[in-house]
Amino acid sequence: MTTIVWFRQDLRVDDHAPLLYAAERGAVVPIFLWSPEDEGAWPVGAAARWWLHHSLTGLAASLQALGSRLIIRSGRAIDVLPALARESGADVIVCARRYEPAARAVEAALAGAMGAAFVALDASLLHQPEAIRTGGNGPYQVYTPYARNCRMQGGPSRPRLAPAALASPTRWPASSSITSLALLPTINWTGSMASAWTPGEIGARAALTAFLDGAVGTYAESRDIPAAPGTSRLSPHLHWGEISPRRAWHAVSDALRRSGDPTTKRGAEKYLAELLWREFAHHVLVHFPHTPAAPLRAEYASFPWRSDLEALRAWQRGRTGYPLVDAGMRELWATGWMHNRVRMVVASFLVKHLLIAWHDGARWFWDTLVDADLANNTLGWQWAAGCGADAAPYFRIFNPVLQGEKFDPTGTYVRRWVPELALLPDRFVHAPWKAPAAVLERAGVRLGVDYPAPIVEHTAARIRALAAADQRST
DNA sequence: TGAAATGTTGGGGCG
DNA sequence: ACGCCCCAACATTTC
Repeated sequence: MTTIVWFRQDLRVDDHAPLLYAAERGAVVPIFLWSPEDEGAWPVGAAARWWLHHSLTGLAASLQALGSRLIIRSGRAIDVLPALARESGADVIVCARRYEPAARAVEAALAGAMGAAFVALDASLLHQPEAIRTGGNGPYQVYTPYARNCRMQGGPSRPRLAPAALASPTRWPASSSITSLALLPTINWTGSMASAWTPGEIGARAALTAFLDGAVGTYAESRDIPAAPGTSRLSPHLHWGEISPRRAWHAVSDALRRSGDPTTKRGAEKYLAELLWREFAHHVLVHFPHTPAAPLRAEYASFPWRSDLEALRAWQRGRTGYPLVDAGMRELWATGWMHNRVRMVVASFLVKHLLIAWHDGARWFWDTLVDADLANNTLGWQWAAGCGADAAPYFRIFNPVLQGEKFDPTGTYVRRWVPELALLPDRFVHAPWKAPAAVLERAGVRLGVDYPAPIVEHTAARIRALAAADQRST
């Protein structure tokens, strides 16, 4: 019996339920389908396409090592998969479930339209969105009780190894090349991304190992310091399913159990809580599928967002005049990733200081993040804007100067990404406009020439944001 | 996983 | 010795 394994956002062979399912049945035809038409309003963004290209290359190599190969096709699933099943003599198509509205619609359509049986397995989350319910049998909208409920279910089952080998079908269907999908940008702006990342399953395991050997020990504190290598940097690997959340969960909770050091225990515990934020985001997306386009809290539907293309552009390019914000936006542009603490600050700045709609921020992140994930991106932006699940209240407005002084006290992060400010002394590096003329001159900074003056004044912007929130509630 | 404004307390300077 | 004021430090309230 021949089974098609349709790889989607689960680009690994380790702990991969569909692959194990297929290997048990007999011959396996692994396929990746490039189908931007199936993604609705959210086709894979530019930075993520770069990642995908390399991840597919890695997956093809992993499958080859198991005696198999990766078939590449493009087109809508509903058009390609049934034909491919006929072509390869497969009687079952199996995949890992996805949770985005467009992806779920594709699954629903396939379930009714296939000549072959269509099976979607749970392989990308620790807890199925439908399995976690409030006392009233509804979905959660607040993280803490959601996470408590997850923890009460007990830990996820142990991850499973990849099959030792995969049997080939009697005839292999034709395949395109990965290159023919044209995922890489035509202009080579991805050099700095290549030096920051190793996409693919091997890179994912290396990142996990490095985290366990290093940052997890101080994660509870260093995760907030953007200049430090204090985070796991697993987000793109998790998004693309190059590592299963079960694998990460068990590796970290084993480290927690083995360690006698309370700091390490706290760090590991904190990381598990972060994995549950990812679960929570998917839970919310499944139960409130309108949220990528509209606020969860209906009263925000009429929020008086400003349209200001010039300000949006300054934010995107890292030229707001607020060093921490600009450093974050430049890190994003250069590496396809931004430290989470800084994501909160830049998001708050866009929606509160500039009063630009969170959708514009979500869209920019979608195109520039290698870990762009509809569930996480939507939750994060609605959190920042105050209109989502467990959201920051309207009055919680980050002061980018204070955040810089608190979490980047020596300005290391700012100097790394905003080199024109590198020579400023620590006490002015987060607020160059406060520096005396002589200090600016010595540092080689002409405000408005080498580095922009602030595009909004903090106190005035804060008052304006509070007033706008008032207008919403009346 | 906020920041600013306002309130309270207590030590020290000083008449 | 005592009361008054100032203000830093901390706590609470407000947005």
